[in-house]
This record gives sequence, structure tokens and C-alpha cells, in this order.
Amino acid sequence: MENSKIAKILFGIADLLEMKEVEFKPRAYRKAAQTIEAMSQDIAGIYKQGGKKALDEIPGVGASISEKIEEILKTGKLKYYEKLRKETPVDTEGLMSIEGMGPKKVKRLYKELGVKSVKDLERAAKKGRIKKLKGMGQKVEAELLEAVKFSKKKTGRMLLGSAMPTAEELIEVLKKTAKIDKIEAAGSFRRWMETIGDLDILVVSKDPAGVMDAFTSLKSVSKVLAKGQTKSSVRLGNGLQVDLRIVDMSSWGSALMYFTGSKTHNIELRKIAIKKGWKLSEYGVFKGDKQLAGKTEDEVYKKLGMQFVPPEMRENIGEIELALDGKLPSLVGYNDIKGDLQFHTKWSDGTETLEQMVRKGKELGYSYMCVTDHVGTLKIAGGLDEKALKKQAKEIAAVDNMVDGIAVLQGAEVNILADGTLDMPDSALKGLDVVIAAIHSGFRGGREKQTKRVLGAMENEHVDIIAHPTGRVIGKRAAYDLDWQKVFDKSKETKTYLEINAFPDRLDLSDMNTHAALKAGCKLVINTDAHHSSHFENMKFGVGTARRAWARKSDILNTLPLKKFMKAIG
DNA sequence: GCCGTTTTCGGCCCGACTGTTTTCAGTCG
Repeated sequence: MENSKIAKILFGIADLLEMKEVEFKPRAYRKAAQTIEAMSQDIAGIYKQGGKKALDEIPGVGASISEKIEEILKTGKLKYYEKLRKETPVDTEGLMSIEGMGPKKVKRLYKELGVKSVKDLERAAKKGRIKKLKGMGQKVEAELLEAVKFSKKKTGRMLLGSAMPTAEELIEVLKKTAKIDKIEAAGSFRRWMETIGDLDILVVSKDPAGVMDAFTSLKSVSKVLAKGQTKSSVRLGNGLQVDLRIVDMSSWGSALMYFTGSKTHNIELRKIAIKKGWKLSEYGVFKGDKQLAGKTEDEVYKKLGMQFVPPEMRENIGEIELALDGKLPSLVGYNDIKGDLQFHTKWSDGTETLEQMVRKGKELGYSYMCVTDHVGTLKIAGGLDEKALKKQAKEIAAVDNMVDGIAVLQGAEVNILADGTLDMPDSALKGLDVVIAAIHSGFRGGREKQTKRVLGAMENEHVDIIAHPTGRVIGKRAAYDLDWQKVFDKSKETKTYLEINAFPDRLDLSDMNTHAALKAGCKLVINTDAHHSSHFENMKFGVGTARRAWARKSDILNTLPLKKFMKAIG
């Protein structure tokens, strides 16, 4: 049973209770669900180790919810949830995912029109039954119909890697067309989440109306969802929703915090303000009508008695307590990486020559790079054999000579076979500087089988790195399940390091897996897996993921200078 | 239903925007 499944049930309970207009309980269930969803540890494992008592320790989980989690873990279902669903046989999750639908409307439409599903909703709207209800009208009905239509073609969240160029361009255009003193993208974008649901942009301007006009009439806008004096929302042609908010310079910091989130992080901060007898909003920290702080984020955190929390850490998974104690880790920086350890050239499935790739690496300021073309039987990727590797070694030496100030290492990406052995003999791997092993086929094997494969590869004395350890491709292929405790232990034992693959649709390990790995005391590497020199720019997404997992510089091996790095991988 | 350096009872984040209202409810983030 995965955390996400348990969270889903708890969210479901919250929705159903809200429809019944039960007070406060929905919030409690939602809070617990959020915590569980965001936890890096497996909740089944926590229960296995510490029983119900350990569940009680989870923030937001008390006697009643822990009992329910226990029942879910034991039986796979929850009687209380089933009873609620029987009482209100409505697809709350589906209906509430429609823009403009909340618990109150779901309830009314169910009670008065018998709407149980999105399909029912569409039918009722088309028949003009919704506008006849009190408090609703033509506009509500039309908007709902529109929202249903949109939800059908909505593809979900957008990759951070895809959203970043969109955001940067949008900001550039706004800067040119309106009077803007300050502008920054906030939200999950600024927290470097792997995908973003929408884009939040914050602006300081002396001409707010002009900014709103410019924003809502951007070429890329397909629909204006809301337009006000300080806040507007639009949907772009590519489906991305963008919210823009205008604030005073005096509130810039608190507004940036509010807009950056996460929501749960902000709620905790507000509670801290309340305890001090103050109020925290996007306008600042207030004592009565007097603003105590708000101009910068630093100022607001300081006022609350905390360290500045880097945006990547604002997920309310323990960072607030650390910041209050002054014990936040110093995170690995975006410029701390000294060398990329996984990239491909024309020797296998890359599209550029070794020299082109190395020159780009030098431009980025790396002091070493390791070329890791595919070897062995991976024919699609043009796997090299032992002989070809020797030939490539000569070119590597030549390029190493030719390009000053950067060391070129020879590595290889080798396949992990079904039984955990490698498809390349040890004799071929022996002479390489860095050996990367990865699974490229048989993604469907169960947890036990995949764990055995990975552990097998780690036990090979030549293997230094396990690349993209869970095989996931965001939005396309699910991660295979691994027994993380065993993998982490083996990583430490054999000094075989797990990779954070920086490709925007991989980010594998994920932030949560990385967090768990670091907690277990593992060290990691961050690689781009570049197949073209432009892919080297993706390193930032890997570092962002590491920062989200609270990684310090010392946790990431390729922040070390060459000599120390070589010593570390042994 | 959860939580506690004001509390084991009585609180529970805060504000903008919209539509349908003539003072507000619902939704959203």
C-alpha cells in the first residue's frame, strides 16, 4: 500500500465530510492526507516497525486517523469510508476537480438535481437545469460547461523543464509591454517542483491597470479567467494557467512568500505569527494595523524568529522546526557541480562529437567530465564492445589534450540484465574511470525482482553509479518499486552511488527518494545524461531536486574536485 | 479530528474575485 493511496482515501473522506457540512474534520483529514502524501518514508514500513504508535507520531495523525490507516494497511479498505460513500454516492473527486466546483455546489447539485458524476454535471448544464437553481445563473452554468470541456482535454501538470522557457518568455514580454519595477515567478515553479500545475507571477508596478491589460491581452492567452485590480488569471494556449498579482514594494517579501508557498508551509508560518499575537498575510506581518515586516522575505522570516528558508525547502516536512532552531542545512548550490558524469556522443546514441560535448562542458565551467556511451547489447542505443571502447580511449586522450583546463574521463553506461549481472565482461570495465549501470528493459518486474537486479549490479566491484535508479519517465512510465532500505544499505556498503538524473522528464531519483536516501546517510551524484550539448543545461533541474531533498554540497560527490572525486569512487 | 511554552477544551489561515446578490456565498490559491 503506497502513501498516495492512503492519502487518496483520506482526501476522499474530507470531501464527503465537507459535503455533509461537518465542521473542521475535513481540514483534519486533509492535513493528515497532505502530510502522508508528502512523506519520504513508506507509511507501511513505519507501521511495520513501530505499529499504531508510530503512526500517531506523524503530524496531523491522531488516535482516530491512525486507527483508520491501520485498518487500510491490514485489510486494504476502510469501512468508515465505504459507509460515507454509500450515504453520498457521488464522485466528489471528479466533480471537485472541475473549475468552479467546490463542496457546496457538489452537494446542492446532488441534492437538487441528482448530479453524481462529471457526466451528470455536463448533462444538467446542457439541459439548462443549473441556471434555474437559486443563486446560480446563466453565467455559472456556461462556465461550468466550459470547465467540463476543458477538464476533458486537460493533460495535467506541466514539466518544470517545459514551463521554464514559457515563464521566461512571458516575463520578458511583460517587461517590454508594461511599466514593471519588479517581477518574479513564484509558486511551485520557484520551489523547483518537477511539475507545475500553474504559474504564479508577482509584479510591482506604478501602473497596475496597464500591467493587467498587457497581461490579459498577451498573444499566448486563450482565455481570461479573472481580471481584477491586483489579481488576474489567464489560461495560455498550451493549457497552462497563469496567475498574476500586483503588490506594493512594501509587501514584496511577504507576497513572494505567500505566492511561493507551499500552502502548508504558509499555514504553519501564519500560526507562528498568531502565537506571537500578530497576523501574517501576503501584505506582511501585522500587529493590529501596523506592518512589522514584509519588504523582503528575509525580514519576514527574521521577524518570525526563523532562518530564511530556501524556496525549494518550503514543503512543511520539518524545515520550519529546523529554521526556528537555526539549524537549516546549507544546501548544495546551482554552481557547485564540478563535473558531469553521464553523457553520450556519436560513439553511441548521442548526436554530437566528444569534442563538441567537452567544449560545452568547459564553457559551463566544469573541471572534469566523464563520457559514458552505451556499451554491450543495447543495440538501439549503439552499444560499444570492448574493442570499440579501446578505440574510443584514444579519442578521449586526444580531446583531453586539445581542450585545456578540463579533464576528460572514460566511462560507460552498462546494462543491468534480468538476473542482476551486467552485459559486459569485467575485463572491459576494469580499465574505465567510471562505470554506470542502469536498467533499460524489463521495467515491469516486481519489487523483489528489481531490487535483486539493482543490488546485483551494485555488488559488481567495477560499478560506481546506478543511473536513473527507478526508471520512471514522468507522465509516461511509472517508477519500478525498490526495497529502498536494502538499496541504501548496499550503496553505503559497496560505495556505489545513486544518481539524480537531471533530465526534466526523469528527475530520478525523485526529490522524495533523494530525501530518503540522504536520511539513510547515502551520498549521491547528479548527472544530465546529455545526448546533445544543450542538454548540459538541464543540470539545474537535478540540483533543484537535490535542494528539495535538503542535500548539502558534501552530499553530492561531483561537487568534489577531480582528485577527491576519484578517491571517493575508489 | 487534531493540538497545546496561553489551552486536555476550544480553537482551527487569510484575502481576492466572481456571480448573483442589495450584503454575501462560494471558490480559489
